Amino acid sequence: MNAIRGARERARAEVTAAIKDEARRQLAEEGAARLSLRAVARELGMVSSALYRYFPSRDELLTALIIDAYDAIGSAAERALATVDRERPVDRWREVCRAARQWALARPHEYALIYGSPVPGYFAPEVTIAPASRVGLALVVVVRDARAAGLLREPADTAVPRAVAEDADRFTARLGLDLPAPVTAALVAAWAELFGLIGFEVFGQFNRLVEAREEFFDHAVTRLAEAVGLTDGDRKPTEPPPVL
Amino acid sequence: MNAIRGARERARAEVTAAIKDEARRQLAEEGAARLSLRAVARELGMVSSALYRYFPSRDELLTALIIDAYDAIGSAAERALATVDRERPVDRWREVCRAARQWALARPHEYALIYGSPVPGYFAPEVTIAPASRVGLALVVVVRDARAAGLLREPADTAVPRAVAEDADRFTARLGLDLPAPVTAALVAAWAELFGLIGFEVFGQFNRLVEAREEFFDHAVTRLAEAVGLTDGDRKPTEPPPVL
DNA sequence: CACGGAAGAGAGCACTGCTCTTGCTTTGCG
DNA sequence: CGCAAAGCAAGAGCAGTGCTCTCTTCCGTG
Repeated sequence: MNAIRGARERARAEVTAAIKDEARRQLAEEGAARLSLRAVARELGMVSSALYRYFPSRDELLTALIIDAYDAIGSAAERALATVDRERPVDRWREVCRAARQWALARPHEYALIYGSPVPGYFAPEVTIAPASRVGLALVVVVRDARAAGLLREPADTAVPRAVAEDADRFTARLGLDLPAPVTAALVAAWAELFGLIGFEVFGQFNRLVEAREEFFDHAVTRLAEAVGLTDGDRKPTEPPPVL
Repeated sequence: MNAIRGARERARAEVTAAIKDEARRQLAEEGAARLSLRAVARELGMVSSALYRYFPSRDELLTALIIDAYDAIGSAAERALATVDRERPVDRWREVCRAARQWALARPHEYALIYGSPVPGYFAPEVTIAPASRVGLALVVVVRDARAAGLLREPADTAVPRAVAEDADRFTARLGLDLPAPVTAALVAAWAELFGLIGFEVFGQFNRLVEAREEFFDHAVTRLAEAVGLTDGDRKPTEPPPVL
């Protein structure tokens, strides 16, 4: 009976996926603002009202695409995490950053959907916050593993304001980690800053300014890694990375 | 005759301004996606077609708002620049960053318009690039003045990749400046990273993560200033800023 | 003062998201 | 095996959108 009922649900899942695929296609061509339910339905050979069996509104469709996008960039970051030995934190950090950047450059509209302005009437329903943090968590893992391997420079000098330290400790506690507050603060900042770099490149703010995009990005995120306190031990400093 | 012809043009300018004001109002309430020409016209007591005497299309209206927004945040940054003595580069840097953040937090939708996803069918007409760089230029000024005052730590150690150095030198040359390439690279990166911090806060990515927003921001941008090489000389390090 | 050009009004086109009602098909239980 | 129920698509229709075109008004200008 599960298989039979499954038949219907599978059909439903297929149509749902087809709708999302087509929507994603139109998204890539026109951008979120120009995405039209009717056009999606038309392309799929159905009538617009039929679409509402699958998505209660256009905004819900967008939300679904948003979650998918967060998951996609998140898993790209996680895959990158796995490709580099945990004993080389700076390289690993850089590779995670690169994965995020590559994903963004390949799908600027999807990137805009999740890290640009919230398109419809402001939502960000709870469902999105888990997928939204996956890239950040990948960065956390890099730092956590680095610390375990003794490759995290402890910033004895720089203190952080108390309120910031409290936030930092609350954050690490929630994750069951134990990181110095200055490191956590730098990590969160670096996370946001990473998306500043990516966003400026994707949205064209670097036009006629930065030509050597990839080199610039690699260099900048390497410095971010250093700011967090990562080090590759006594290996030759950092700069020349394995160009992928 | 100029004054007489001015009569008509002044009327025109007034209506144009009224349209932009009303559009900005609706923008603040509903967001760019929901901004409607007809609604603007309705509110102003005219018919929608009349609006086209002033703006050839909805997108052109948005472009006008974009330019205004760039100018507004730019001049906020420049004003901040003037409030701090040029002999205290770190404070000055922080104040410029704060001004940008304050502006953004007060007008999230306008901020989204310029630093979020490009709403309509991708433009960024040449006209926008000058106003768009004003905040960045304010940061450049901080660094330039710091160097003049001998308050810029020269990063002897960190080298930058050649392509990055070339971009950096081209940039400084165009501005008639003379900065070490690593500084310039760090400066451009910090500029992008600043808007990563602001964007994440405005767009809610820091929700349930960073509570002490202001302290966190101040701390992060102070570290950015250090990364660029700014120092306040032998004054007490940096942290406690004049809370504004 | 007469008039030309700018400004507004209105109708209308093609489109949008969304709702509601009407039938058809599939499904799972008695 | 048959039938009620549930799932689904279709179509018409509503209110709204951006934008165009035509017609009229009217005011600043020479």
